[in-house]
Amino acid sequence: MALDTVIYPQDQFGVWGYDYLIQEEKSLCGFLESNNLFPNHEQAASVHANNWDYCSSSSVMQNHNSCYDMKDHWGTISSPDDCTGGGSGGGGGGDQMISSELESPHCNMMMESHVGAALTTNTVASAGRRKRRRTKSGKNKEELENQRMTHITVERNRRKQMNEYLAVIRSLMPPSYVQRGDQASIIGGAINFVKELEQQLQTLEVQKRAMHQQPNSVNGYSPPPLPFGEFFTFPQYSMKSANEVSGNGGGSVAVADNRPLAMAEIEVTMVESHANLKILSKKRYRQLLKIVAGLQCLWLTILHLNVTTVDQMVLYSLSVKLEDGCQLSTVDEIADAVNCLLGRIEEEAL
Amino acid sequence: MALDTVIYPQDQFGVWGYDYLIQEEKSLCGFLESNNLFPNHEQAASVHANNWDYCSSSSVMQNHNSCYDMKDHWGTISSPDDCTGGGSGGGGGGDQMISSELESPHCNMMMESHVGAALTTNTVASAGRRKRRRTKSGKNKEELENQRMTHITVERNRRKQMNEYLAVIRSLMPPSYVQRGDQASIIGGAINFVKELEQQLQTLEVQKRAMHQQPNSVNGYSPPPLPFGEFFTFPQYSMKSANEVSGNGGGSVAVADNRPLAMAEIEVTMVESHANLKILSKKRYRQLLKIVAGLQCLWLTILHLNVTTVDQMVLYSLSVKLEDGCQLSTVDEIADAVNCLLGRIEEEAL
DNA sequence: ACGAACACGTGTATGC
DNA sequence: GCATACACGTGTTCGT
Repeated sequence: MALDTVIYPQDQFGVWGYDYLIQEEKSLCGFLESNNLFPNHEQAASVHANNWDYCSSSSVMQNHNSCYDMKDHWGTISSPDDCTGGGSGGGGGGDQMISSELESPHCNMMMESHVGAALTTNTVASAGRRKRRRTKSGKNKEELENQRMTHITVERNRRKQMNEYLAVIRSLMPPSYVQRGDQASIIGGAINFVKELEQQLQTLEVQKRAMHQQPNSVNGYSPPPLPFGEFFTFPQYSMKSANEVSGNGGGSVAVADNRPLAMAEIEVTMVESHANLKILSKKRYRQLLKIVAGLQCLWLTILHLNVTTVDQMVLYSLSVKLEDGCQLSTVDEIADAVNCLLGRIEEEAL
Repeated sequence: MALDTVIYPQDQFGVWGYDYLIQEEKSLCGFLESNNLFPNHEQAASVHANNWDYCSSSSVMQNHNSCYDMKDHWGTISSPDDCTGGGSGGGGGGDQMISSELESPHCNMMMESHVGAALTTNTVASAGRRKRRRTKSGKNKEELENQRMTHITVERNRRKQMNEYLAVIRSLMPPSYVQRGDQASIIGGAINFVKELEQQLQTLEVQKRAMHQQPNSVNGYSPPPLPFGEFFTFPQYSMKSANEVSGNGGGSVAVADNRPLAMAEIEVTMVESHANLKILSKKRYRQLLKIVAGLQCLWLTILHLNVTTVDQMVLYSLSVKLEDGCQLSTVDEIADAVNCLLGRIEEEAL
């Protein structure tokens, strides 16, 4: 039923996750052991099976506890009586339950424990004072019980998802990073792994740059929260002076000045017929598409392009080749052209 | 003190991990030995004060804790002593707690709720017999209470550690990977990030290699039929697919026969709503432009894009986000769409 | 009100 | 035993 169906749309890691299966296998064992207690558990298990492993493959899943919990619970639904009132008490209604125990010695059990899960339901729960609630709670009772179940299910899914992600990320790194299978260590290992990867990346880039003599555009997004701080050295256009553009969310900037307004942080460097462009602008609708098209119109062929999105800002760093028919010859001309292009994009995006 | 110190030995991120050292100085000081020595829980309570504030430095916060925190929440205060007896009930000794509650009206609160799921056993509740256990339990009671507290503390530390790791790994990636602060999404984002980093690494290495071998480009990368031979692992589409379908063990390539002609080497991987595309095709007129446009039409937003040109081949490696209206949901569907898109581009380029 | 996400204390399995 | 780690159901809190 709807309750247990999984909410998370995405999951789906398909391929990986094999190690996770191991875990489940274990639980399977547990499940089997406990079986004998429940003659009919199998159907319950099968029923729940679909919803719990939403993501496909896995099959067995979950431990026995949950299985029979559910079963019990569902079984009990038929007779919802009052017991829930006492047991579910949980949140705001905690008081009620307390009182109940005070007065009625036999109502005791609930407490117990367990109320927990579904069992509490069957425990009788005393009658006492709460009758006035009766009227209202009578309807709410199962209502409430229902939403408790959804709560449980949701929570269960959350955990499951978590584990799947962990399994995935674990499968992505070399096992040396995970020594203990512990889930904290997994993400601890992931931390190391990421750091290692970034370091390697940096190394390679430096090598390449050294090799190439000329600074290149391909640097990945860097870890610092504001990666773009040192990214520009001498931009032809800078937002610093013209903050209002981004500030007010872009009014009519069109052709206000004879001196064109900076649409973005733009820096162009050139060597022979190759140019490097760095453009930091805010996200605009279809901007990338239009930039690519616009550059092509300017007889600039894109050799290398890197797009990095951070929040509402996008950093395009690209290296282009000035084709034979290109009218532009200096960095300033190119910067002007790009700024103008961005201006048109802004206009059209309004 | 020992109780709260963090137990996890592994953390230690070696070289990089300097930041963690800050958090709890994991005193190796014999945690085990000392803890059970506690005569009574009050010390324990004081102890807990420090460890509970998980968020770094800070100190005090949550003082009310101790075992009676529950009480505080619910406002149902009562003399703490007896309630502990009841509350601890937990594990095997669940019975005790039951009895205690029966007798002492004011100790009420704890009860409930949690006791956890499994204890079905006690539900029975009958009152009678449990008191004589006293003699034995009398000693064990606080003993047991004590170790319950350590359990709680340990568990609390576990969670805390988890969160710290999550915070760390989150701080390592660009915020675009974490849209929701949700802890599942964090590690989901980490998955994407790791994949992206690896991809970039591969790209750079390939570039470097190509750069090195520039002179003899003809047979330079000829050993593999395709220049970026090792770049793809399980491509949905492959240029050599005609004969080699079986070659790449591919569960995913299964339906290769009735599948449209491969326009390029295409590999799609997916996590949540993020997909990584690798496309290796020959250069075609305006191809990049059309790819960008085409993806936008498919409700795929380009988050990261990397273009590498080698000779007459181009490698696009991009990470895209599936927007809400996107019809595509599986890697195969995306691969199909991309292949189809390339087909149209090829047509138009003729 | 309602849902989504967490923190909590507990039960329980696994390893020494 | 006892330490560790996970799953569970629940309470609570925070956006909407």
